[in-house]
Amino acid sequence: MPEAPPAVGLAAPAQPRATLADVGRLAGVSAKTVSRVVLGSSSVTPETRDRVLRAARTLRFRPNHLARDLRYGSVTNTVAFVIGDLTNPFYFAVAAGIERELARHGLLMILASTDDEPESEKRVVEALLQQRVRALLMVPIASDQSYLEGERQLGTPVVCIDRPATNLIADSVVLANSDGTAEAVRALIRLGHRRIAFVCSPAALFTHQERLRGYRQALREAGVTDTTRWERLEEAGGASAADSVRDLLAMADPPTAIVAGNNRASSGVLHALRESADDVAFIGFDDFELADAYGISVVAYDPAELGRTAAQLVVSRMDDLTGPPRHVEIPTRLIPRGSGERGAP
Amino acid sequence: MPEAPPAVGLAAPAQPRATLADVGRLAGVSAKTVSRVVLGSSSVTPETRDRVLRAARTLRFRPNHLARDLRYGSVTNTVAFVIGDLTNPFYFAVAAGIERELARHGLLMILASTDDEPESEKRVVEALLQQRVRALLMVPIASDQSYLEGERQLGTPVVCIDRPATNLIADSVVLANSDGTAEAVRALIRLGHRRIAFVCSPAALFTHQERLRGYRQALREAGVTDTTRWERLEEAGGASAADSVRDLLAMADPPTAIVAGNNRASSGVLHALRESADDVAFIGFDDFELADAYGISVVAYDPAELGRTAAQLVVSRMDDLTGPPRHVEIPTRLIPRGSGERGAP
DNA sequence: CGACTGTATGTCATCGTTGACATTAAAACA
DNA sequence: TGTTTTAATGTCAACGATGACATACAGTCG
Repeated sequence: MPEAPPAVGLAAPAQPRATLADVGRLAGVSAKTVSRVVLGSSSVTPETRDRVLRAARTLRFRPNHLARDLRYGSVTNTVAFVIGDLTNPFYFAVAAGIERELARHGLLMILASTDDEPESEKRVVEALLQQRVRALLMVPIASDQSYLEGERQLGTPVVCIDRPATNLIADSVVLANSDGTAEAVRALIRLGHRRIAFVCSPAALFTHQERLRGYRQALREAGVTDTTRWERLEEAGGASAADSVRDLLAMADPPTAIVAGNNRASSGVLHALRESADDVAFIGFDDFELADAYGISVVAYDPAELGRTAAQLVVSRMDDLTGPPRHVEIPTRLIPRGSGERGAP
Repeated sequence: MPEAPPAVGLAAPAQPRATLADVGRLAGVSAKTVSRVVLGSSSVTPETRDRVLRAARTLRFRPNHLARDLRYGSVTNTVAFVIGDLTNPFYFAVAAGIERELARHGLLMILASTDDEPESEKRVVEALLQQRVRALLMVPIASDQSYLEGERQLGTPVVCIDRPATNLIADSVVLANSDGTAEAVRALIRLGHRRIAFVCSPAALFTHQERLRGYRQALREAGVTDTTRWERLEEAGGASAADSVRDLLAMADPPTAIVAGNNRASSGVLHALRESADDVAFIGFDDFELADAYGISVVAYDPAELGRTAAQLVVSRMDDLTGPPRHVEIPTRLIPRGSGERGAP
């Protein structure tokens, strides 16, 4: 039985793609000489170079990077970025930062998504590694990344973004989550607030917990120890952020301020607050479009910087695989725009 | 003179990467047999298969896709998406749609940016073609794409997004720009508005003009022929959308309604309107986060659908390069949320 | 003038994988 | 038992580019 061609069909091109040999034939030289011209290296007569370049132009020659990379030990100039949820604008901004930084080093970015399914993470990553990506940038979503340990030993740098890896030695870049919420809460406390709620939509466990930790710590500093009443951490399928807020406002002693744990929560909270007559202070985590126009105070940061930093880490790792893993924290800053500057009643 | 290795250095991996031959050696079979096992094809004894799989696992073998693709005529499973400005969330949503659709066909997406510099478009595209991308998706930004004609003839499908290509036969997917603004303007006219302004920040010429065309046409239908007084089309470096609005409101007969030509303009207009006491109706083009929370009416569409459609086009083109170019229009829809439903004074 | 230097070019092998074809051995059959 | 069939595996070449090495020829020098 003859073995089948690859599954995906492709209409045969009108003319075959030119190779070094084709160009050489037309220019009356060997493929190697053409290669020399293309690489711009060693000695070639100006006349020969001219003839070769003309032939290359005629045949629309383009060096085959696949072949070149294979020759060079299958080291490509492509870096993969694996995201969970592509529709989250946060990741896009991160991707933008990555792409820009990689481009400065002549590297390309492959974008792949796991569709927020932890089980597909390994599958997606494996597929990318078969493509011989030079390095791996990822937002870990599975509960374990130990499956990458072998690849790491084989020399593929791995940098985790937004959350650290689990059971894998890898560099990581995360936000100063805890400091971010702590700063927001402290600002509210300075304004006299004590009943401060924390609302967070389903978020990755790590960022979720870190932001909650900062919230609790800042309140503890102010002498408020029992914060659980004001915490609304929604699990998938639970109440929405908007419902949580309605619920909070209906309490006997409703919160005078609300901190949202991520942009999805902000959206829900703002929806609910606009329906209500109460004058509740609000600070969100994550900036969003027109937040300034509407005077919404937020804990912001630069997602592009997250990406850029991750890309820098990965590039430096390509040159030096040795040394302990590095963990970088991207600072956040509180942007006061009014909604978070209302004093306690 | 010995020729230099490629510019980018890479620390040598601790252990070399296993090949089919390595696995074969360990399993006591030839590389070809291992290949058969990996491809899951033709006849291999269960015992041999077992031995091979065990050896592969031991050596952490991973098929080298570079070599495979080279063998198969350098046809990769990677599609490139070239964007001008990565920081525009619009493109991200498009990219998300593309990635998702391509993944359904086992294809990967490389994302590359031209940083909104028309001159770099050709350079970026050429670099991608050397990577032997299977197809090209792009938001054209240069004033001419004829440099791709040769590549098209060589069998690389090209699909343009958001704007058609210039001097190149290629499929394209664009928004129903003209219909979108026309619908918005007609809605305002029905509410009694006649003095309707159109504000647009620097935008790509094509979408810009199309949206303006729809605006003019709808007004002409209502008998308003001289619209230039209400048109504020900003060139790069000119007045901001916010300034334009202040300017408009200072007129003797200020507009009673404003339509924004894109999301950047919306942002500027809303900033200016919030400062002013006037009760001006407003409809934006492009939806944005929390627009619903703030009751902003917009002409919306699904950017992901744009991407998905483009990906579908490109996939179908891979199977059949013949046939005339296809031009798909993604419909828009007016989402009334209040700001655009204020009657004329 | 012959040995030597250096420049321009060519030949060959290789990167890892897989079709085409060859070979081996066991099973099936006359 | 000898011949044919079939399954399992191996050998080889090729995809395109490029290092290592070889060759050819012009120019230089003692």
